[in-house]
Amino acid sequence: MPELPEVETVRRGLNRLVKGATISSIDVYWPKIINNDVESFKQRLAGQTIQKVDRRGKYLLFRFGNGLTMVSHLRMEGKYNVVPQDEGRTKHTHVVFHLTDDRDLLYNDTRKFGRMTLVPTGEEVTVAGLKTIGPEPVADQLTIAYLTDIFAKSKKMIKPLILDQSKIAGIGNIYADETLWMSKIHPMRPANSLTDDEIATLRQNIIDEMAMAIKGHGTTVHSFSTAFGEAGQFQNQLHVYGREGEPCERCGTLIEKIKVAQRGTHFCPHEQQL
DNA sequence: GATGATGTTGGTAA
DNA sequence: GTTACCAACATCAT
Repeated sequence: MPELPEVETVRRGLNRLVKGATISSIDVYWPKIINNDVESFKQRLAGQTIQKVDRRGKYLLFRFGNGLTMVSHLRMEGKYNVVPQDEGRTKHTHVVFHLTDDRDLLYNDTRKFGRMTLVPTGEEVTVAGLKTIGPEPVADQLTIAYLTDIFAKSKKMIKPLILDQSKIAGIGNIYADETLWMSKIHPMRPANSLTDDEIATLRQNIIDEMAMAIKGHGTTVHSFSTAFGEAGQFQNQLHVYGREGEPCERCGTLIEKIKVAQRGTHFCPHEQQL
């Protein structure tokens, strides 16, 4: 469940369900998910209490009482689940955090792309990906001045630029297509060709879309079971993503799907022109 | 059965 | 600094 709104939904679910819970022990079935030495990871977290879970971009930050932070990235398919002790595990359960209250916090990940890194709190910035992460897509951090500056300096296509986590935190493939459609900007437009009006529009659509998607508990594409029983609702509000061949809601032109920088890209060829 | 695509990121090479 | 390609994996659609 990757993009920012989905990660935020997971963060809220974790705070609701396991804030204050204490880890008794950890089982790791796929060691590559843990970036630390696995034995040290288990040992340092045993007996620790989850004080709260924060988020930066698409990264979850589990805060523990002993000055440790576990950075967790779900990548494509990572999911957390809270279950009664020794229940609910599947062949895709790769890490089990046993809690002292007779529940288990499960980490499930069909493709095993997700990663966890344990670092001293305050040193999250040393974790790959957090070192260079850009501003959060909220009004006071993603300023017009900032966007104007980075766009003006780049000839890159606008879609891969807004997907670049070091430029803006949290946008993924779905919301990149959605916000560009809302802003009537072709995904292959060079960033430095955007007008001031287009920049302002795109910025506002990014900020609004993220907030709206969080309200809808994120987008569930591969449907199935979402952690915490919070199946995302936002897939019902997508305008172009997954709508290849369907009429554009604004002009009726059929939505096209192309490849841009190796990613599937949906857009309206009538309203989003180069 | 084979092929290609999938909500991501990081490393490498040109 | 860029871009392109690949790798990490499993599942689903064609």
